[in-house]
Amino acid sequence: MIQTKPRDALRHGNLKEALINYTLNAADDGMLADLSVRKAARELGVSPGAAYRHFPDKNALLQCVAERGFDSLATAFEHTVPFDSTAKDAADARKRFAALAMAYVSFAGAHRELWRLMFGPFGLGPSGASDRPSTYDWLGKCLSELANCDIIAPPRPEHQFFAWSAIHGMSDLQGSPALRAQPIAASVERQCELIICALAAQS
Amino acid sequence: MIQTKPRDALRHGNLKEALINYTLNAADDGMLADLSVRKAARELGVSPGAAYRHFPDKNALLQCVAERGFDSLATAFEHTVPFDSTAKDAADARKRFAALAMAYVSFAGAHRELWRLMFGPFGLGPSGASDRPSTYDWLGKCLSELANCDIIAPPRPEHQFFAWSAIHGMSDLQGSPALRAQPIAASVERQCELIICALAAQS
DNA sequence: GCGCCTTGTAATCACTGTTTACATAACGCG
DNA sequence: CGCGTTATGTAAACAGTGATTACAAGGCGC
Repeated sequence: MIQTKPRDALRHGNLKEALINYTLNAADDGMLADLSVRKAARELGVSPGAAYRHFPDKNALLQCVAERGFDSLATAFEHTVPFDSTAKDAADARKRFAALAMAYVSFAGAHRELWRLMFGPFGLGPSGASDRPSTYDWLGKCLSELANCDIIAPPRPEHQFFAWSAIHGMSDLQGSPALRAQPIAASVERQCELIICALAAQS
Repeated sequence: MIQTKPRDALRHGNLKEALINYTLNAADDGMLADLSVRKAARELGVSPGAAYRHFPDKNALLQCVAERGFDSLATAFEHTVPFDSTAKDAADARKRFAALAMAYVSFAGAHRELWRLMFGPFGLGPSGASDRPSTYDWLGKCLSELANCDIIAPPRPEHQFFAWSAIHGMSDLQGSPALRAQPIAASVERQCELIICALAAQS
């Protein structure tokens, strides 16, 4: 999808980025399992060995793609939850928390295979190893806001972990046969209220 | 580890089970990525093609192993949470709920790679496709017990999903760098209390 | 004993990840 | 401008893989 300025026919210009994008697209098409360095190179009109100028091995490519996943997630957060407002509006704080959760769950649902890569064996854990704020950081901001509105007590690490767990669990479990009837989008908000209830009871 | 009666040297006796056990052991050793049908066959003293008499392809073997995972999990539940008591003791109900969560989290932590297989792309979802009661079922029992003790309201599906999400999230996120200092075992109980708090507030 | 089905073997195919020795473009610098 | 160095690519090769095929031999019921 995303074309990265192939400034030259020979010397391909930007093979590294092309490989990453190819892999990202494969993941979005649910074809990650079938990914092969050779096929990727072939389809990019390049010899197999060329890929190894940019990645020491296949896993390095996958790991790099996983990092891109965390970058995308961070971008999704930025677009969804603007944090420039300093207003102490309770309804706003709740909405922002729900929006954060929704962004997380949506990303997991929309990029299932990339998601598994991000938290899989190459799993930077969810810190993302990125220079951008992680999910944990964003969550901290949201909870602090809720605390500022006196909806919950000032969040402690275990509370932050609790909220994260609940949201992460939803992300993983969505689409599971046991919940076939439940529309996730509508229920995320409801689940967020439950999380807030739990934290509110901890005064 | 687990030897399955090789009742014969020739005709190997029980190749299918041997392959499954080999794969289970590989998963517990964190070597699932390196699993190869050929190597497995070789190490079991059998030709590569023999394996394909028992599984149509490699994925079928992995899927079968994933099912074994759900079986093990069910067994863990049975050993940890005896449900023959009909006593309406509130403390007992809480303990059982915590024990269920602990069994879930422990299993995920002890069999990391098998866990990912179970919820991965071959992911029977968590229904397990088994004839034994699933996590969702066990969770339902626990919540009903809590309701019987008037600790929470009679659980609705979204509450069951909420509890499951929180527990599943913990399982996945444990060992993540962001929580490096937190000892999971000690905090599971605490998190369970938070879940109960949330459901208790829904009267 | 005689078929038949199950389970194994041996050989083979296309394909993969990865390394190597070799080419060639691009770029800095005198 | 020319020249050497570095970044990037090619071609060929190696070992190992998933999977299929034709064939053999053990075990079973009749």
